[in-house]
Amino acid sequence: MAGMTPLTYEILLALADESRHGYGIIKEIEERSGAGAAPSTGALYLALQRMQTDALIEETAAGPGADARRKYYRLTLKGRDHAEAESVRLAELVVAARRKNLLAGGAS
Amino acid sequence: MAGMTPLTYEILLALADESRHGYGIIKEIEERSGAGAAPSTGALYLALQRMQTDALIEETAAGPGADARRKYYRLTLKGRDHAEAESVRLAELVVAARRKNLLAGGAS
DNA sequence: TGTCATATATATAAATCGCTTATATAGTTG
DNA sequence: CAACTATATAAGCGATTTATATATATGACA
Repeated sequence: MAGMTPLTYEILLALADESRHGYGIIKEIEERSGAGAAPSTGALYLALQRMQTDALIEETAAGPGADARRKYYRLTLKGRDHAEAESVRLAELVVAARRKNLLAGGAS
Repeated sequence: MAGMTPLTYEILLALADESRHGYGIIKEIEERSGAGAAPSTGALYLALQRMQTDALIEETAAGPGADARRKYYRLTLKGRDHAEAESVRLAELVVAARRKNLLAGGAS
């Protein structure tokens, strides 16, 4: 079926506007989509490792005075490309859903 | 992380406008998203079984003169509810993606 | 008319991959 | 000192991939 996993996309989306550390990514997803939508820590840290191996994200230096435990990540160019492509794919899905009357906002 | 699998959503979407049989669902996804996006038969038929068990879809009588091999499915009310809810969730993701400049169409 | 390749159609098994759940560890804040 | 912040790993499970099996229908071509 191709395509990244939903968790991978959520992480790319969380990192699209600014660098964040793992726990901060969880919090961003919670704020955006509700507490129930947030991934478990187990899933998140495994996904971060996998995505780093796949060169979608990279570690970045922490700002001065930052919590020493934190590891900050940002998108690579490849990661941004993948995020954009997946966003387009999802936008097309939403268009199809609207066309099939699965969304309130009318038929167009 | 909650939520249905991407394949489950594709199937719900394919059945949203009309009843289809398994192979027809694959063809609908191919037309809508390109040949590369279509699921393997293995994934599809297993997903159909699972979704029937979960009462998201149900078998429906084939029309007269239809290929006897075909098994037609349609959405249940529950299936439609799930499809609508997931469509809303995806539409919100797309809004967030646009806000974070992952989609060409401008910042709004 | 026959027959051959391709498309249609459903199904199952083994292996792999990613998420859930559980657990561990430890520093920080109120 | 409890709750929150923060990262990490292991066992188990569920879903997809890949491969395989089976069989009918269709279209081309000789």
